[in-house]
Amino acid sequence: MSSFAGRMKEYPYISLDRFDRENLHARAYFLSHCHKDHMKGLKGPLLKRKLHLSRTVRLYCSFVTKELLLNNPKYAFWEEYIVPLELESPTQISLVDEASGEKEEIVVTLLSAGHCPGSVMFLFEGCQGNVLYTGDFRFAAGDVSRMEHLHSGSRVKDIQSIYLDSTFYDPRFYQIPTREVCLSGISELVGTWISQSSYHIVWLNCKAAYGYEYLFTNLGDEFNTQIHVNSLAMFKKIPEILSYVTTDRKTQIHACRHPKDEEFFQANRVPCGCVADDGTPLRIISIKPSTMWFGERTKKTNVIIKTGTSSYRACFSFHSSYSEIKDFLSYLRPVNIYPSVIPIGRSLSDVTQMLRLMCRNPTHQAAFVYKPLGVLKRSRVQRPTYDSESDDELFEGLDLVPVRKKLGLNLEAKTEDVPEAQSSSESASFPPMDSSSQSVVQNYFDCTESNGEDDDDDDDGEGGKAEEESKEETPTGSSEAPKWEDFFTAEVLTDSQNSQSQSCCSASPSRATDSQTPELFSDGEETPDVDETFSLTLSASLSNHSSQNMESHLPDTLILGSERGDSGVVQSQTEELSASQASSDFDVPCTPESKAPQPDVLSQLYRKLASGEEVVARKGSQGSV
DNA sequence: GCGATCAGGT
DNA sequence: CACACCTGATCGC
Repeated sequence: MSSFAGRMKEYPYISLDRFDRENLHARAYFLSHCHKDHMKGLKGPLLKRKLHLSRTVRLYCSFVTKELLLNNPKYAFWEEYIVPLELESPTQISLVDEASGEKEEIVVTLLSAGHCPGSVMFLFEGCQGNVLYTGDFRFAAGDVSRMEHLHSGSRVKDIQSIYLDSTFYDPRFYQIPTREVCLSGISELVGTWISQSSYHIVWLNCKAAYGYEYLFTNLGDEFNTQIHVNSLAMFKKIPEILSYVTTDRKTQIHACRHPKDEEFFQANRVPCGCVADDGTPLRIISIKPSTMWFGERTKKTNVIIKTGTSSYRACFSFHSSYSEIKDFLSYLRPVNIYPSVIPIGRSLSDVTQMLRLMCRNPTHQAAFVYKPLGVLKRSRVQRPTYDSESDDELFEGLDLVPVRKKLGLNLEAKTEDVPEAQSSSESASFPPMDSSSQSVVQNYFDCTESNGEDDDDDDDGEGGKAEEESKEETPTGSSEAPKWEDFFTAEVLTDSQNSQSQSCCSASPSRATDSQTPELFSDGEETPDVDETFSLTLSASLSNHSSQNMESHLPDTLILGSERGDSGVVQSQTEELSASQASSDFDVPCTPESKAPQPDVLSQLYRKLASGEEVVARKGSQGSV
């Protein structure tokens, strides 16, 4: 459940998904989706009165969210104050202080969030940089790389902060089967049952929330039927859903509800009855969508679990898993990440510390977590003490996965074991050379190297780079991956490239379209040699895997590098790590005159990696490429 | 009577 | 298997 207080540090004049307390003073409101925990205060009398007195305050959301919201009479008073926005259409909004007339401009872009019908993320671009508020979201690995508005040309935009749906940002929730896998499991069960006779009925025991509709549309398509629901009212202006639901109970798939669902569950009947119109008793199974998760090394597990003679649970998640969130963050590499949800059993500081490692400069804001100050070279293996069972998350931020993807290493053979490998086909869609994960690794060690010297210089190399952006390639695949949520919003797309070039702040006109410049190439920064970077990456990642004890009874699986015969033995990894550190921490000092690696040197290295050649630097063999 | 909040449930 | 929301009790206005 969202515990986001409603406001972002960068743009405090707007409120998102919270409408009470200080948010009553906002100059504009944003609603990411129509779930109650994101609508706190939205029907409050104080807010209602403010609206009546104001000439400029509006609520911005998607068209679908507007429809779902206004379907509830309690929110009907919002009608004249809602401004629905198309997806992927940058829109300039003036934030006006009605008392003083003072004004700030901001550009907002709605990005489909895959959480429920109408759900969006908000990308804000303005004087304080680019900020992404994710709302609640479910992205699969690789999805983020296809989002045009998070790119500028072929590069990822420079994101200052992400306000993140961190519901499952915890290694316990490492994998959640993909939407497609879950759907096919449910399809199979439903098909097996309802094909037996027309009196065989399936009841989808869905909770009272938007988000299950894609189940309805997909099952409806597959079995050429409609789904029985209590009411069509909320979908009356959303034809893509409306055509799949019915209030006629004479159908084999039901998602109807009743306050006493559980009694029906026990009595083995659907809320709308237990006999057909002709008096024949119905044969009913219930399927309860619920979140299932698996550890990092858990073998593929069934997405359907039988819980009784005629009841099942089916895997279903509205939110991204830990690995999906990591994929998302390691691609965008924001400067700051703020969690909007604290997973159960965690504290805010747990999550904040874990998220720091996914930031562009993980140690920068976390001096109290790790401050080497000249201690032993292997000190990075020391863990922060915030939690015992998963203290190895110190290395979570150094996952090799995006690098592997970008390099196109063949991991097909490991698909069963490695969740990320399912998306190895995504490799082509990462922008060329916008190696954000490499940058991060680079940054991480840059920072470590300069420990004790100067910690607050990480913002250079970012601000003034817009001009040198190359526009030769656009991100691939933006059109080839339709998502289910596209169903729910009209497809009126404006020319984003043009819209984006609008300047919204005279003080810093280019800021809004800045892209991340990989630190690997940034000017005036210490740049250790490339070979070292990769060896560090591999080592850290290996260490990460070996120390993940989600399934501690399992032997170390050879998730990484098994093709090359590397074993995941803790000892050897530790040695590699310390060897790398020996180099990175002290032996190779950072010199201002060290020069950036040349592109041809890099591509040589990439070729090596792609062909499986040894590039992991062994002890004492860390020469330059 | 209404709204906010909490506990407890699915 | 931890989402999102419902109901009911209690309190304050």
